[in-house]
Amino acid sequence: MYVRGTVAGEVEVRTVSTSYGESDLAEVPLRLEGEESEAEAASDQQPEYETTTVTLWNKWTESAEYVEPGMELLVTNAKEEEYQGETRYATTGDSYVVVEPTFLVNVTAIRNWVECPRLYYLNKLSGVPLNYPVVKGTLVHEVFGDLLRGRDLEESIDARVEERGLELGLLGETAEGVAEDVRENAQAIEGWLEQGRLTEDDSEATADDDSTREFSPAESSWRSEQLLISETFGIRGRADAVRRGAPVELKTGKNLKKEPRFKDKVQAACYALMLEEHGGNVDTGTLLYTKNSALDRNEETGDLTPAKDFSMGGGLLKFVVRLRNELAAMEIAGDVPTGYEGSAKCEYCFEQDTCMVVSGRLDQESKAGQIGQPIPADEREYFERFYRAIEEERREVHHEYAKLWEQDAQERADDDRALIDLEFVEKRPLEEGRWELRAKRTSGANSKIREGDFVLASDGHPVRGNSELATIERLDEEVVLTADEPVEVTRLDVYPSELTTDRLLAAMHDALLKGTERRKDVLFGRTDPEFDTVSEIFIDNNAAQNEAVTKAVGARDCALIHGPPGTGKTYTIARAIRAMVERGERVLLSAFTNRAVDNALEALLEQLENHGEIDADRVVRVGSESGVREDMQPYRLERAGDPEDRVETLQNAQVVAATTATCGSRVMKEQAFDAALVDEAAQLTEPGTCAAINLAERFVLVGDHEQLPPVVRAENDLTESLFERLVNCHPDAGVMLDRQYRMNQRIQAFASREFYDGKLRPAEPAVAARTLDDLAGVSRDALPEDLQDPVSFVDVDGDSSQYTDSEEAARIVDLIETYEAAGLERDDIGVIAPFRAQVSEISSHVPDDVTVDTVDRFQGSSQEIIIVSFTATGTLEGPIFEDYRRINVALTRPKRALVLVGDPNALATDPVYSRLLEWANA
DNA sequence: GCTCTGCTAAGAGGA
Repeated sequence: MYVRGTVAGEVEVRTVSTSYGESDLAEVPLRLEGEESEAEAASDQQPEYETTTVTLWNKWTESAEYVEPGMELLVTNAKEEEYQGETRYATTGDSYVVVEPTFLVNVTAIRNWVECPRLYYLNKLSGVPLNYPVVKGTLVHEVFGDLLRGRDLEESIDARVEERGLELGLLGETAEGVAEDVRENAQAIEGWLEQGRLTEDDSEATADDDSTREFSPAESSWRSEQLLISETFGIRGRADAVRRGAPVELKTGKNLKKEPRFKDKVQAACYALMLEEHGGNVDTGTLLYTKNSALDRNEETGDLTPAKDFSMGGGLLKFVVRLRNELAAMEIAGDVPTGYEGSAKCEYCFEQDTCMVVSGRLDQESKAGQIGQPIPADEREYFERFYRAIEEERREVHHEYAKLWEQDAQERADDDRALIDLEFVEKRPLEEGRWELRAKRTSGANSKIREGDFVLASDGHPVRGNSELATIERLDEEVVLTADEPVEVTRLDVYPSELTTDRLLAAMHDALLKGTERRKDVLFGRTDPEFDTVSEIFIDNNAAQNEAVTKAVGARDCALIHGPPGTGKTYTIARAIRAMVERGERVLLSAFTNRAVDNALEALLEQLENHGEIDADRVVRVGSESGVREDMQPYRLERAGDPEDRVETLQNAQVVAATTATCGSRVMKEQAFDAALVDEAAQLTEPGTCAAINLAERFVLVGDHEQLPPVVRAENDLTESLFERLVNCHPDAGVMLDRQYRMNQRIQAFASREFYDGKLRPAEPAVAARTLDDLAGVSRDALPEDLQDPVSFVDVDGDSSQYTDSEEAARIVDLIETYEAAGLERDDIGVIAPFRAQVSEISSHVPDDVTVDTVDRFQGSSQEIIIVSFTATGTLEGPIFEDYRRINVALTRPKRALVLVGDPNALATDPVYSRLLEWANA
């Protein structure tokens, strides 16, 4: 049986004498997971969950050492015992003990950890930089997968090398040279596979169950690159291949020993554990060392083959789970490994120097020792604070994984995390050995899944069913996917990724440990930013914009441009970049979202076109095909191609535009710039901003901290942007753009007074005076009197439900008809509501060409007329109303008319909202 | 309580 619960107290470890001799045991008080009893539900009491004791025997006491009260514990194959009238549990010989099973540990993390826990930590901090052995290793793996799927060797090599043209170019490699290297490794594999075909008894192979068989295209008993997620063991990873249910791991290094390396065995054992959970019974694993060739005949065995089979006993599997427990417990406790946890010898370690430097700089205890002076105390405090915050974000990603099995399909769909009830249409083999899968959507349900995304495609359940990582090629009434295996897909789940978390951590690490002293002095407020004198006039009709460009161009360290709604910050950025380009500088243009990057890039291209200074081919957009807007695709850097040609295109680019996440990629980390301009910087976390500015000598941040802050999952230090902190810390480095080109004066008044000290003003009289009358075919006289003013308030009592309001929705439908009758085009009308539920309520009653969305999603755009649905009756309680920046965004979207729809009694309960009411009714 | 974008995935190796 299976016991799971929360550790309810201190754990006691002791030694006892048994009939088998001395044994260790640990007694863990555990509050079992369970349902509320009827009595508890009936009474008003807090539910009291059953508390019991679980005895962990022998080596599982090691895991017990790390356990702390509050942690979750799972014991498989436990036995039930009666002890003094109480039911207790104990491990048996077949038990596994898992600490914090929802903490999903990567197989590679365990592999690093077994080598040295400190190595695991270093890897997490800074990632693996671009280097040839790693890229080659990846290529060989891809070719291996292709061979298993029946693709021709030469065709595979050519295609895979071509795909990585950019990376190879940056490494200074040629396609021919790399192809030759890959061929050498791949031939060893091919030979071995050929041998297997001759000797393998296929009838035996097919006699086993099993579902993997019928899906394997090339050879019945193989499956390549299988993604595995274990809810029991809290491990996830991707096996290179699975043969007859057993893991096969490919290593492109050399190993002439008789036995596989221990860490390789551990890696294979992780996959074996997960395969067992999925119904297999695994007792062997295979490691393929592709550099072993005939010339390197193993002296002990005379072996020629690259393959080493080894048996996987229960002892190894349990050891692996204990390793994983140690890692998980340390992460949950927030501790930093020192290296003393393991037995590795530092003098043999490749990372010894790095290890000592990092330990020295961060003043961390380390087995390897420390080199150099620690960074200042405030920087170390910053590091620890942000390390914790980023790790909290990582935990949130782990919870997303846990939801794959904790929530049922309908809940996932309601959460927009899955598309369910698909009707499988067909599977079609593609030339490269992959598969195209098609399914029909049976409902119009929405989800956050988009074209180009990675998803878990399954025939029912993303973890327990047959599932595969797939790419969405097309998503309309039909879904088209590509995947390695032909799953009969009926459901798609968002695949959570730690990628951005990893990059945030690396960006923060790089900023602190690789940043110049000067840069850090500025970031930590120890030095004021300096500026060169620039006398050129860049923009002659807007003093603040001109000053902003002057500061950006003249900055030696940084400049901060505060751009309230409609003040032309995108234009200002474009002008500043043009000025820098004219001075011969290399510039990075970045922002958090792809949309913001493309907007800024569009403005820049317009500038450059009108002034013809540089060729458009010296502007490069780095990003995925699905992320980059259609009209910016011509500028997108294709990664595939001839290495030399690819790298030239990138290196010659004078302006490179990419999201901050992409700035943290290995390719971008190889690039250096004179200046980095970051748009919408108030929506970026500090480490997120660092990913971009780390690449440049100086930086310019552009944003508005009076609009919405960064989106983070956990509540932590990441919610304040670097932009906001620096604006407060270095007011002299900042400029506020104070002339807005969007709103009628009456509309702008409240936001200006409330959020911008009254400093925001219309750029010109024509802007101040704009009304709906300016639009072709529209006459305000055709509107009822109470809607003729640019700002109006429509009083609706509301229906008192929490996240929707049908009365407001109905009134908004009427309003839209009224405006249409007065001559307005539907696509000039926008409707904003705080909650998504209200957004769908309104959308369902309104024509498609009226844009209806949440405040958050409206940020960055504008509309002729905006109708706001407050969706609150009687009171304004709720976090959504507490952040006044949200109301600022909502009120500053319209150009010519703003209509507020809501219950005045609710608005009157809050001082800011009651001033809003006063203004709207004036 | 609510809002909610990024990103090829993870794993590639050295001796």
